[in-house]
Amino acid sequence: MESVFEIIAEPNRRAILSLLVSSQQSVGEIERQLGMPQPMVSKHLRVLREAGFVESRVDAQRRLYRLKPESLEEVEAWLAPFRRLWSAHLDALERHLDRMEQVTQTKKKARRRPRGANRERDKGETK
Amino acid sequence: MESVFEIIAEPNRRAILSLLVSSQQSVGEIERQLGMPQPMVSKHLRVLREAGFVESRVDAQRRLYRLKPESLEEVEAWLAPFRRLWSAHLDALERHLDRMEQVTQTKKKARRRPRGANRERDKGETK
DNA sequence: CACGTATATACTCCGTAGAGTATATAAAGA
DNA sequence: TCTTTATATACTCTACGGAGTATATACGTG
Repeated sequence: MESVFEIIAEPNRRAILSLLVSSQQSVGEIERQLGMPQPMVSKHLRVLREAGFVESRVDAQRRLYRLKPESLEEVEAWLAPFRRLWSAHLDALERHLDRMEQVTQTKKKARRRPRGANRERDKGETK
Repeated sequence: MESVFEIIAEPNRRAILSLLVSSQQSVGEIERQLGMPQPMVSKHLRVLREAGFVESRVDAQRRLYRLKPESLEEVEAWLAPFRRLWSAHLDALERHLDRMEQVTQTKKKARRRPRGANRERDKGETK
């Protein structure tokens, strides 16, 4: 249960994480929303906690769990090299669609979006 | 071995995928670069192929494997909701650093980077 | 203090994924 | 055609993770 990737490989854990995106939740709330037996929830939460994905706050009898989003940056980082590949793919598609558009309605005031702007690719080495 | 996440949970498979980012590779090349027994490589490649992460081309006795980057878009998509969370986190950090910078060397010609530009956040609903 | 609620932990069972090894297939080359 | 190279597949072994169940702990409340 070392790596970040193994942690998020488990569907229930992903579900829990997704639940916590909106707001912090108690164990019971997670239990109900996911229809999962309580010990399961606690177990997965333990894994998530020890891996640094969540942290818990004590509120009387219950524990409120909240997300630690930084934990997912490792996944993001690993993904980066691939992203530029599929964005190239998408760019090709978009260029195609743009040409289609040009042909169809030849009179166009402005591009829907400035060419190449807003692209992950542009991020580059800022540092 | 259903989900995308289980596929990339395996370290060797991630290694293979990362290898294929630069260019297509034969089984033997992968074997050498990763120092992994050949049957392992073939096995993992099979998993990756059946999951749509790679595809193979026949070249005489060898098979050249190349990446199908679109396969990772599902991960990207799942990650999206979290990204905006940690980008908020990073923005806070950056604002802090910028203030530090202002204080330290009060005479600055230009920001190293236009405030708020180049951020995933800006992508928004283009469609 | 006794009881109900909320959560954590301990323990067993079982499936399955990955390692390892041996073998099959296929193509090239002598 | 026999051999070598390149890759795939079959099979066994084992560990480990997740489900399930039972139990412990902790805190409120009467």
